[in-house]
Amino acid sequence: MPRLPAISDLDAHVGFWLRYVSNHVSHAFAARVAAEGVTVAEWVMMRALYDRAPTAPSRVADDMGMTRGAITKLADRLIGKGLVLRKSDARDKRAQTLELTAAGEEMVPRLAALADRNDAEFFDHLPASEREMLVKLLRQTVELRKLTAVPTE
Amino acid sequence: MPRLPAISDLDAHVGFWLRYVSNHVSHAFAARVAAEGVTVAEWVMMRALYDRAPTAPSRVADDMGMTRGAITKLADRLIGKGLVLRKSDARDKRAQTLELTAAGEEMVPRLAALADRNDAEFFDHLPASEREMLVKLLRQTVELRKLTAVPTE
DNA sequence: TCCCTTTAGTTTCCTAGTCAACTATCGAGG
DNA sequence: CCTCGATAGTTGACTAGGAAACTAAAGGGA
Repeated sequence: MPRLPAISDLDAHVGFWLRYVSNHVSHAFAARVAAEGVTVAEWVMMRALYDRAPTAPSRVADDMGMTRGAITKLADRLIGKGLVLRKSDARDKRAQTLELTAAGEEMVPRLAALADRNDAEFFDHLPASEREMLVKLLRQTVELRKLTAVPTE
Repeated sequence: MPRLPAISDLDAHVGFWLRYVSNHVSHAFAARVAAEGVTVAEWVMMRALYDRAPTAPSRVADDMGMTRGAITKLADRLIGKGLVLRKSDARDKRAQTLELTAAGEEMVPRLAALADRNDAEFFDHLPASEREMLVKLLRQTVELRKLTAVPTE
């Protein structure tokens, strides 16, 4: 007779496996983009600014699911690297916009290729139908559970 | 004719959806366990110590995919809360063990119930067959890609 | 027996977030 | 107009983790 109540195993949870795989994928991707001198969060911000008109930091914060404070600092880092430009709005002196510099624009496609390659490395082994099933189930969950504006974390 | 090269959308990647859902699940779970006064990492360590003989910190580090430095600090916090006990080995004076206190043991089943409920909240909507498919595909990826010892992150 | 390497854990420094307080500006109502 | 609440962004205090230097102890040769 066991001394302690039996409880469910960690790996009985769907969430466990999601986090497990997700962490590996993110970690591997972080290593790839590090070779280009940027972090994952920096990539996500650059991706959010690519091919868009100059965008308010608050908008970027919502898109990325991060606080405005974090966006301030993240933008500071990218500005320091010469990849992003911060302009203040002439009309509304509180407001600003962020946009990619030429160097930033030039880097994004390279990073996007790394993202493609990283995803392929992990999920190429699945036949397209299963890969689509996986994404379908996750999308379904997002819609049903009304998941929005997640922190990148 | 577009000024910039077209690149793939973020949400074209399986990894994007994994991270997206995983972050939501973890975040919701963090809120639940916070009500019991612990963090997710603290829960994972307590779970790792539950129903086990006193365990070396280095072993816990491997199990949790965290560095030993992080385990030292995490254990310090749990010891501070009276949930974990650190003992030093009499034979090998370098070595130590961690184990749950009675209070810690008593808390784990409550936290496990929260974990069960959290997972159910997110994935109950899927019929069992689809939930199993999801986990099967993730397990497959773990095995094929030899994913081990991930950081909790 | 006395190194010398290996192992266990700790500590320090650094990074990247959150949260909440703060500053500056806007704009609507009286 | 003028004030006062709302909004935009910044800042500072704090947290949790990683990396690498560090301390102490173990244990295997020569």
